[in-house]
Amino acid sequence: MRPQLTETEIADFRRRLCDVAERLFVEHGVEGVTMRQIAERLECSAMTPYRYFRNKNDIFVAVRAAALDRFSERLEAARRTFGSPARRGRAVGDAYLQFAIEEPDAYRLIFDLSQPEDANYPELAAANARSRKTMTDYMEDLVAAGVMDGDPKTLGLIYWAGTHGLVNLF
Amino acid sequence: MRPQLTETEIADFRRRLCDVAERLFVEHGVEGVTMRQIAERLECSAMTPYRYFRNKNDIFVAVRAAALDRFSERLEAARRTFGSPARRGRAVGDAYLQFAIEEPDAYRLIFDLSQPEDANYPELAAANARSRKTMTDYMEDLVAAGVMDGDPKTLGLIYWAGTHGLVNLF
DNA sequence: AAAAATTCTTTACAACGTAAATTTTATAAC
DNA sequence: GTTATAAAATTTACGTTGTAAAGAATTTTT
Repeated sequence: MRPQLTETEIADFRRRLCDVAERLFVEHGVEGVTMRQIAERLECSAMTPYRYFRNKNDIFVAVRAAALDRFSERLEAARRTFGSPARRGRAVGDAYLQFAIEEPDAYRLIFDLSQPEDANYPELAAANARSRKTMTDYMEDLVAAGVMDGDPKTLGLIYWAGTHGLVNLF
Repeated sequence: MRPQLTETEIADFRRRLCDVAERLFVEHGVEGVTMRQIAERLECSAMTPYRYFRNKNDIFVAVRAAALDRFSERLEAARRTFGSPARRGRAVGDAYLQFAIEEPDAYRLIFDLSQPEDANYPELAAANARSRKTMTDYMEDLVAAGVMDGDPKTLGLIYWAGTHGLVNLF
């Protein structure tokens, strides 16, 4: 009988699909993209994606989680920078803003308010926790180094909330 | 011949429709609400709303603008409070948070990222400008009163961005 | 070569937003 | 009171959507 798809085959197709879908989502909004469009760009039938994702929303969640991971990677890379805690903290902040400016669409995809369904998607929740962690971790360095004073969690929260608010509102 | 709808008739129906629509949007998300549902609650046919709004998106925009105006009213009311500039500023801040906490759905409706189409809707742009104004105006009081120092616009911006970021992220 | 399981495609369907056609309704003219 | 009228409201109809179900194609094992 025909062999089942291997893990890597599935992973490859999913990745390809997510790439295509993200471009389309960014270009036309999630609503403005149809399964048939995605399928066309993948040169498969409209139903093939359903072999790899349960439905359209699951595709959106996967795209969002992937973008969130990219974001996290940038932050983590900045945190691996050399220099004083203050300098590294600055690097992380810069990375945040840089991402928001360079990939505003991905940023929107990530922080879009109207999708508070993370709870139902462990994948998304994990990606979220990851970015949240880096976003506040570096404050601990600053506090440990005596550059700042106070509860690192609270400080990180306030700082990042401010950054997020700025990016959102303007 | 049958008389044309008066201004007030139109305004009344629109208001009624927006009330119904907001409840539904909040409950099921904009996508999860159909024109037929709205019509059913209004006890009219599915096409009647089209006499009062161009399309579904225009309804959403109207609902959003109305929510934004309610938000503005709360801020403006807080600003009319008695007391020192500092106390009044605090009142405006409290009003902001109170609104976000009491009506999280309306808040989401207002600040939803994925709808940056204000430019095409003067009504929305105006409502936005109104809330933006109150959100920063009170900083001018504080600076004028010598409580704070710096450019009021910038200070207000930073303060509100922080608040918005907090509400969004947590 | 035949069987069988799995993938992929085709077909089909209910639900959506809304355009077009139709019916109802409230006035003005007779 | 009837009729003519035009606006409002409804009914019908259409193209698209997400996706279920049925069918065809494909690649292995026997």
